[in-house]
Amino acid sequence: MDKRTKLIITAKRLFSEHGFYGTATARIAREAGVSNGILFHYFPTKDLLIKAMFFDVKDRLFDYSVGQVYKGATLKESIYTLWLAAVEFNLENANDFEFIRQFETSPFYRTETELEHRYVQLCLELIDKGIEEGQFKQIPAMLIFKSISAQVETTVRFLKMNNMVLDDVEFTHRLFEMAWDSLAK
Amino acid sequence: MDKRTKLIITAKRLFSEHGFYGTATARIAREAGVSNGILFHYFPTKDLLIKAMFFDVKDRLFDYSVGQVYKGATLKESIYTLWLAAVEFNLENANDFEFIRQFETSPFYRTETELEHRYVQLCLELIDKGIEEGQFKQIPAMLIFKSISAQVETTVRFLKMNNMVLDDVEFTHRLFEMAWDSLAK
Amino acid sequence: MDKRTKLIITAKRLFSEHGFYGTATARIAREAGVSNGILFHYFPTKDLLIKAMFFDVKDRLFDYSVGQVYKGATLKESIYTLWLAAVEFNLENANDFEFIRQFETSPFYRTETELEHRYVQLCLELIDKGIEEGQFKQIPAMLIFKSISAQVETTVRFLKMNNMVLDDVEFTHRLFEMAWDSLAK
Amino acid sequence: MDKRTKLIITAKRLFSEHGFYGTATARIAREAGVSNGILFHYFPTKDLLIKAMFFDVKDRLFDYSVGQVYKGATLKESIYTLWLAAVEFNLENANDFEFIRQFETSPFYRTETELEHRYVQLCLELIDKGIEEGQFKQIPAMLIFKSISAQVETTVRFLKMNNMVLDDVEFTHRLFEMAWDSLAK
DNA sequence: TATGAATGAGCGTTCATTCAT
DNA sequence: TATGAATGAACGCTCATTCAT
Repeated sequence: MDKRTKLIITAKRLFSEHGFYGTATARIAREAGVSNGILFHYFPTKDLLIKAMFFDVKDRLFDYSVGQVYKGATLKESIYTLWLAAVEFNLENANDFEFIRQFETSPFYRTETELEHRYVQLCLELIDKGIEEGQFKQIPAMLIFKSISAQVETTVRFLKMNNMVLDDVEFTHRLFEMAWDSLAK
Repeated sequence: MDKRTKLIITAKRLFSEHGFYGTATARIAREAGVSNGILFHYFPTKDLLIKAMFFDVKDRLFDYSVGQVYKGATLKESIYTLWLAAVEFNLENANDFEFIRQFETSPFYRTETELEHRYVQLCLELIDKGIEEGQFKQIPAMLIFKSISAQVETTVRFLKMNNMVLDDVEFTHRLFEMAWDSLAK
Repeated sequence: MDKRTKLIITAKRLFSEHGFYGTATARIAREAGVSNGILFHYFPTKDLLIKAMFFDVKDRLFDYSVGQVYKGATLKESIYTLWLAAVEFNLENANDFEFIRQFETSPFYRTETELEHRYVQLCLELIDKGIEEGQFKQIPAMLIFKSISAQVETTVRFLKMNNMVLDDVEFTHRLFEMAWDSLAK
Repeated sequence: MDKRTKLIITAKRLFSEHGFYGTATARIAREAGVSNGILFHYFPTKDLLIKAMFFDVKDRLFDYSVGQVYKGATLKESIYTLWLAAVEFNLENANDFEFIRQFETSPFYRTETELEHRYVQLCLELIDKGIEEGQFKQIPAMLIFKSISAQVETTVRFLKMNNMVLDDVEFTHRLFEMAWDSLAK
């Protein structure tokens, strides 16, 4: 594995365990098995490392979930697929989940940053379509997106807190309906 | 105003602007107009200052909202009252809002901490009643509470992002229905 | 007990356990059960507190030991009495012992300080007489005094380290002979 | 000279002049002509710096004195050589002398620490032999060692106090006899 | 690319001392 | 005498970042 990747993986683990400010760059390098200085070759500042990691997570979430939405699906089916994929991804990648939670409440986070990402754009397009077709409440698309995201986060947090996995289809559906009902007309 | 209060208010403002780690204790004291050392007279460590502030906010939210719930109200009315009070409180107290968001994604936060607070207990009792009476979905009360809280947060964040206030009753209702629908049967 | 005495006793215990710099004045006051400020009423600075304690110990050592030297005693008997009294005093007053040890290696200690004390003067007179009478080696009296003092300290430290007391007269004598031999002709 | 050595030398001078607690780490670095931070690169804490210095002094004392003891020497000659070497070393290295005095009355010092050092072991072996051969009094070897050490310290302190050096062989011998007599049968 | 020693500003905290009451 | 809140300089230590190699 190349050093840049080693750094990202190690940083994510440490950030998720100890937070951005509880994790010294020197420690990231040490636990990644590389030298102190090389971190700043790949990421000129700690802030840029953090931002690079944000896009890394969003990219992987995009790759993981978008392929699962099939063409002929209904709107609800598509949203369900994306919702489920997001929950699964966060459950399986605990460090990514924690990292994103922290990132979004940190001063690094700017809304514009997120808007630019194709994952968000894909979701917004889907929601816009749903609003036009009258399937969703008359509420700004961005609010609906944020609301579902928040519910994904809440769900994941709850499942983790109780050491649960998504093996019960019945229960999974009920969780999704909760999110769906909040935005469907 | 006594120095302890000055410190709490100043700390909340600075924390909400620059984060816990972006705010030096020396700066809090300076901007509060008190000496460096007195901060540690009232709050032996920075961590304890942060935790004390958490309970300060929860106390004030409790005082603000609980009085508004009147006796004869239906369950939905009570939940609406609490939901609205929470949104209003967070809109009116921007620093408290930002502070709590940061606190809950920080290592200071422990779920048990929150459970002990009477505000949370009050909400859980109400939700439990709703579940027993069959008005809510068959989902753990804590998950419902967390879900509504997340939606309150999302709502507040959205309103602030768009410089909106809750003066349009129609729109306010629509926002609440979104939360309500997600948990009502 | 008056507050001044309480402070001295508490300070001695804390100094002997944690050292001068490991003991905050605020802690001395707290554990003595008096207010923070009153300490500085009796002892304007921490340094003066420490110096006052030094004289307190020397005074008590003087009172304890001098009375035991009887008039008609030979030089060796008198020295033995003083030596034994010093060892006993230090064994019985562990805090005083530790305090003095620290004091004498600290920047507070000035030789002149000690010279002024009647206990030291008494000892020096005795030694001077021994030198004049030819019972002691031709070595400066102050050196002899310091040498015996060092051996008292070493003896006490050794007895404490091995949890011993001076109940074996035979052994006690052997210890004293060690000191005596080092200075007798 | 490398920075680690510069730090040790400067620290020893400052500690001997102003004590451990009267010497700020920042000052050590400044006067050593290195940066503040590098001190903690070599010595993670001030305590470890102090402990490292203790072993540095003991090592140098060992190197200085042991080579002077020649094979065929009698016990008394060997002890004399070590005694003289120790006195000389302490006279010539005033900062080492002061440092050790402070260290041994500080909370850093633990008896076990010292026992492990080869210098101490060498001395104890010699004393043990003297006891077996009946040349020394029937007193624990460790007590004899501590006693001689205390007399070395007393002697050095006395010589320094009076601005004397060991140029008078006659006087030097008399000083040694004082120590020797205290332990010889 | 890569190392790791080196920098130095900054931080949380301590504590002797002062002062209003 | 007595209190204890208040002061503020100082300290040990951290850490993002730089730089010589």
